[in-house]
Amino acid sequence: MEILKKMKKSKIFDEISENDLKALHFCFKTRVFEVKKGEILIDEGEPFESIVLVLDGHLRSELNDYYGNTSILADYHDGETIGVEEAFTGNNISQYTLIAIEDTQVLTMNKYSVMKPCDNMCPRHTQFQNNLVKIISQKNIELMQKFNHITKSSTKEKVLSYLQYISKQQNSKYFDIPFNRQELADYLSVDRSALSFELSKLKKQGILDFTKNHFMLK
Amino acid sequence: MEILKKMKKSKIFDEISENDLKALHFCFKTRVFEVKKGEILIDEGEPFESIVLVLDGHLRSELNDYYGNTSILADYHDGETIGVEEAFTGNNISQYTLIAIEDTQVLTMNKYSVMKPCDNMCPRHTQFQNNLVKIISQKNIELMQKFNHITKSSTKEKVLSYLQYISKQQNSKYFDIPFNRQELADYLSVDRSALSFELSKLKKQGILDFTKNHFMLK
DNA sequence: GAAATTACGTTGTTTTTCCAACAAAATAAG
DNA sequence: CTTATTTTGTTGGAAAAACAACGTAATTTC
Repeated sequence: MEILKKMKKSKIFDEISENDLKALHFCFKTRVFEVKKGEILIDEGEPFESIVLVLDGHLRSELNDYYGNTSILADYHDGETIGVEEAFTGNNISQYTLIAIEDTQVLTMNKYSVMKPCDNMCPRHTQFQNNLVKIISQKNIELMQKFNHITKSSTKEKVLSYLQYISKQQNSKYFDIPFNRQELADYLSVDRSALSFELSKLKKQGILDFTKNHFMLK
Repeated sequence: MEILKKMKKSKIFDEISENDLKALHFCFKTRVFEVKKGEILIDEGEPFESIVLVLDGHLRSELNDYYGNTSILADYHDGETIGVEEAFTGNNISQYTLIAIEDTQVLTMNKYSVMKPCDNMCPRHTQFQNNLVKIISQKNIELMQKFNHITKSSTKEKVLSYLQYISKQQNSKYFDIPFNRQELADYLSVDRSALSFELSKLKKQGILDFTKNHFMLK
């Protein structure tokens, strides 16, 4: 698919015409490129100079501590944007690592240009700002939701809180989760084997059923 | 202090003139009132109809689970705003409890009016949207910072991560924290007595020193 | 389709955290 | 000033989680 088409389908350029988008390439100093699976776009502690839009693929933000423990912060798919918060708070150092989960095509924008859009942009500036507000708001709600899971006191509660949330989101007692076991453990900040153990226990108790990442929750 | 003066000092109305603010009272259907210490403004699960600005006082958002465990999400002081994310994502149900830590004067705005400001507002609309972006971005960064603390695997690491952050923020090895022991435990999602125990151990090891909420970190 | 690699579940052991109870210190109330 | 109340530190025992190790199943690679 053409770049412009992908941009049009993104949240950050929602309701902005193709003509305006063409002008934006210059205004925002965009750059389009490919990131290979496993490649790190930005490492924790490195300067955060761009706003990143996922055109096609899958990125992930994560925290890695001292001992090699990983904590998954968020996943980003087609049309999702990373780094708006950092730009607008003057947070020039990345707090997290941004890594490609699969081969991914990204579009980057110069953050200073986005923050002070040039005159060409003005007719659509209000719409653009509104998109920004929505994107960051959504991210914020998701983070808060994650707190709801990981602040639970036991592994059992954490995983049930998470599964109930996904089930509700997909509006069915049958649902898929976007993680394998290790990733789910990293997302919930628990040990993988302990997580497997709890899942098995819940299965024996008949509270849930699963094969791989497909679940059923009563 | 007069209401307008307090509004002028807030983040959400930054760089907006007193004249514009006067008009806004009507546009945004503002309401000013007092909340007593300990009083709950919004309970988890209740509808979230307004955007709340703290004029004078101290509010706190927290999660309370099944067993009565509390997890502190964030604190809000003079000039800070709550509920912008919920408004702009159509999140009509509050995910958290909003409680007054001290007697607090608040100003509420109708969220629908804020989302679609009327024509009177237009000259300052761009500035206002920019303020919104900054506020939510800042909140976002703070939440992410908190993840950095609470996803650490041991109590010791959690508390050190937090204290190092505050120390860095206040740019000194001597600093005050805005929590008592129970609150710090609730913020970091650990047990209070375990926290006290770890703090004492760190003190004995000479890594830090403290009396009450005043700390020194080597 | 065979071999290698990765993902997942299980178990036993070690470590950590939680919990309850209590004493000492600090603070608030009368 | 004296008496409550709250906050904090300390301890020992119970519960839970982490960790390591391993077998099996599933997936990928060649």
